[in-house]
Amino acid sequence: MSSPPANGIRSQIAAYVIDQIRSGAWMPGDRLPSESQFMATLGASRMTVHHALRELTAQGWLVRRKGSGTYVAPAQTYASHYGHRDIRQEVESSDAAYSARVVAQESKAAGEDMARVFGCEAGTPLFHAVVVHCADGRPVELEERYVNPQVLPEFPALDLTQRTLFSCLMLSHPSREGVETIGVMLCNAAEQALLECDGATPAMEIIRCSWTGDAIVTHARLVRIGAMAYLSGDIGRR
Amino acid sequence: MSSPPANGIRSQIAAYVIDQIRSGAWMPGDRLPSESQFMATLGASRMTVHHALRELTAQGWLVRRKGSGTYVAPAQTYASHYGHRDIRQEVESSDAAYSARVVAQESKAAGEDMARVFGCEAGTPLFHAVVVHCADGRPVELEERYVNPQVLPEFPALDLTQRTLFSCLMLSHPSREGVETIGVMLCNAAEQALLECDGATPAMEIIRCSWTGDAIVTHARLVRIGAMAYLSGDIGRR
DNA sequence: GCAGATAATCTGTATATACAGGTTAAAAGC
DNA sequence: GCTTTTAACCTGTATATACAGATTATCTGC
Repeated sequence: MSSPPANGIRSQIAAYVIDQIRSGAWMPGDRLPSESQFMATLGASRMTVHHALRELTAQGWLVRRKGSGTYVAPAQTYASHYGHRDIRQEVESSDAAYSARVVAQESKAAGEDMARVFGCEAGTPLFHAVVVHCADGRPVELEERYVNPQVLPEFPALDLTQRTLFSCLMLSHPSREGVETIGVMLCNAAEQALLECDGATPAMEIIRCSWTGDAIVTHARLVRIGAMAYLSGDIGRR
Repeated sequence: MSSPPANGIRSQIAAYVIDQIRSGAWMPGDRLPSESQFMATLGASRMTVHHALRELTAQGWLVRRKGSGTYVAPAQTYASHYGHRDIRQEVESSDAAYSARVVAQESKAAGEDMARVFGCEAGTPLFHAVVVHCADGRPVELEERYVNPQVLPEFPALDLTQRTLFSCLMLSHPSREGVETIGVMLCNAAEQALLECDGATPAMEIIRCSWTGDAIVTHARLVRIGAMAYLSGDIGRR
């Protein structure tokens, strides 16, 4: 998409850099080789390298600092177009005390739906967590998440009351793509019990699936109620 | 934001082009002067012009076609990060028949809230519309919108059953910025009557305010129910 | 009048040079 | 050992040339 022709030295350099970032070889904040190093390695002139890197900077892949070097840009829109990121940060930014209750944290065989999502066979073990996030002790979000075991092998040892799965995945796989669906719903009995609400409480349902390159990283279903059941952000990139 | 330094010929060219687009002097699809013309007009070398235009292309402002010319890019993210655009198109894309009921289409004095939004004094006349959008005759979205009279003077004559205000505003002011808030809610009595639903139906509330340059274009409150009460889209720009 | 060949126009790419200016690490001085 | 100066390094900018390739309008010939 980014470079359909893919011919030309400049496009090749750009494609190479993007590949390195997509694969995770170069992480946000990492320093890239200098223009001179690229020049020597690839046999292209400095200006050609310069233009390639400059274009990637304009597209948001890189950050360049005069006198210092070229760096992989921090992942910004990793969670959503809207400002919601780590639920813990969201809760705490509203001057409420964050707490979490871990309902489940286990290895679970993929059902047919998750097998489709993760592109594996039904029965393949996936990591599975159910966490209730609370603000000042009151439940505000129910998180049910499946995680690819290969991308987060330390999953079983994580203390999910202290650190959200979201933040753990952000550290290990900061830049990834995904799809997100937002809807409204009413809670069923199980959800009512966990969120301590009744069946008339309107809730926001966020289903998010993200991946890096070709590996599905995680699939999450978030049910938000009360003050957390809204999203806000800028629209239009101009 | 785009060019804080603003010094340098290249930045000046870029700033000039962006200004022309922002102000509406150059509309999406319009053809820009050629590199040679810029060169002659601004006294810069062709490569300098070339790099400036190329950068704006990478940032999504322009589209360039070899052998043809440089054009203002079509506005893409004008409505939301998610795919929802014209409600009529959304309804029809789900193979349903679109219809609309115009509840109000008038000039209305700004209350204190809208005066704050539009940056005018309370009492200033604004265009005001309330429209119920239906899919196969069943209400799916309630739209209450205020429009700046200066940006859409033909408002009173519009047939809102045939053409949505959204599409009208898109034609006259295609590229604009804005803020959007999405939440969940339950309908009050008036909304229940218009949407033909009960008070237990969960609804999605979308409040959107957009502007061009420094003039507020429109403020809309959309209440969606049923199949329209969800949004879906890609996340992550990488 | 219409179709095809031709020329003009315009962007794409690669490369070269020259200098400006910020950053960083090494070297010199105390 | 610590501070200060210096030099090396790196990106930013502007400009020039040369050629490739696509598009569009013009001109020619039938």
